[in-house]
Amino acid sequence: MVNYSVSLDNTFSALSDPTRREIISKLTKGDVSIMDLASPFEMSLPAVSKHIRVLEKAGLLTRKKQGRVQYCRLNAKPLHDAAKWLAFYQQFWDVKLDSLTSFLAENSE
Amino acid sequence: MVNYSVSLDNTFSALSDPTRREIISKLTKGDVSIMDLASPFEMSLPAVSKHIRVLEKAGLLTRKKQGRVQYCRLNAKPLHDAAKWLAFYQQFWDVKLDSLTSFLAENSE
DNA sequence: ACTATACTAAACCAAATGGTTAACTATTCT
DNA sequence: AGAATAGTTAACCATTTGGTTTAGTATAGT
Repeated sequence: MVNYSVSLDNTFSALSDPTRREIISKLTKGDVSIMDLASPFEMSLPAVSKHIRVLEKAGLLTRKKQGRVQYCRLNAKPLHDAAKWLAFYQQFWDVKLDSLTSFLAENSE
Repeated sequence: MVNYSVSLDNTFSALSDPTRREIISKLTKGDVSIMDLASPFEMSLPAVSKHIRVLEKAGLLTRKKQGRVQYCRLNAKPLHDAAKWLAFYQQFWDVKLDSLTSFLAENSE
């Protein structure tokens, strides 16, 4: 059983590395083997293996072993949680638009 | 002039620490001095000062000096960028709901 | 002029991060 | 049985991170 109750700390930390974000991106095409995940990167296989481990511990992917091949699958739940945290701040990046809207509302008589 | 063209790396990395997320949360109430930001935390003032520096380098806040007091202001733009990155993956955390929807659509004749 | 306030800077430390190479294990192919 | 494939593990390294304490600077109050 895998621990999915991971924290925002782990999620944001996992997302802070471009290699890991690219791995996540690749997993949108479906299940991908570790070899196929690793091949486009310049770094060594153990390095990619470590990144996958980080993503796994952050609950962002799961593995399934078939023979000697391990397939990784995206689990987007932590991404949802991160998005929910960010969504609260939408009111602050919308501020400029909001003030334009209210300006127009007040002056459109 | 401050460099606002910061990366997702910096944004997600800044967000991975709970102290920094709490600082961001406090800044939603308006401009806050560094002393007022620091007082609720157990850690030393220099520690908080470092966190604020990290947030500043990530473009998440700006400072304004008034006398000996420095006021911090939230800049939510990087949060928006992070949210946009995450938004793409919405289709994957919505998958279960989607498959329920399509199941119902296919069987509601 | 002195003292308190609101910080920053510097030096230090332990732990975590992101990479390497070399060696190992498990499975599959010939 | 032997060789190739698909990885993981371990040992190592340099850098970054998150904290500390001590000292310094700039402003404000008395």
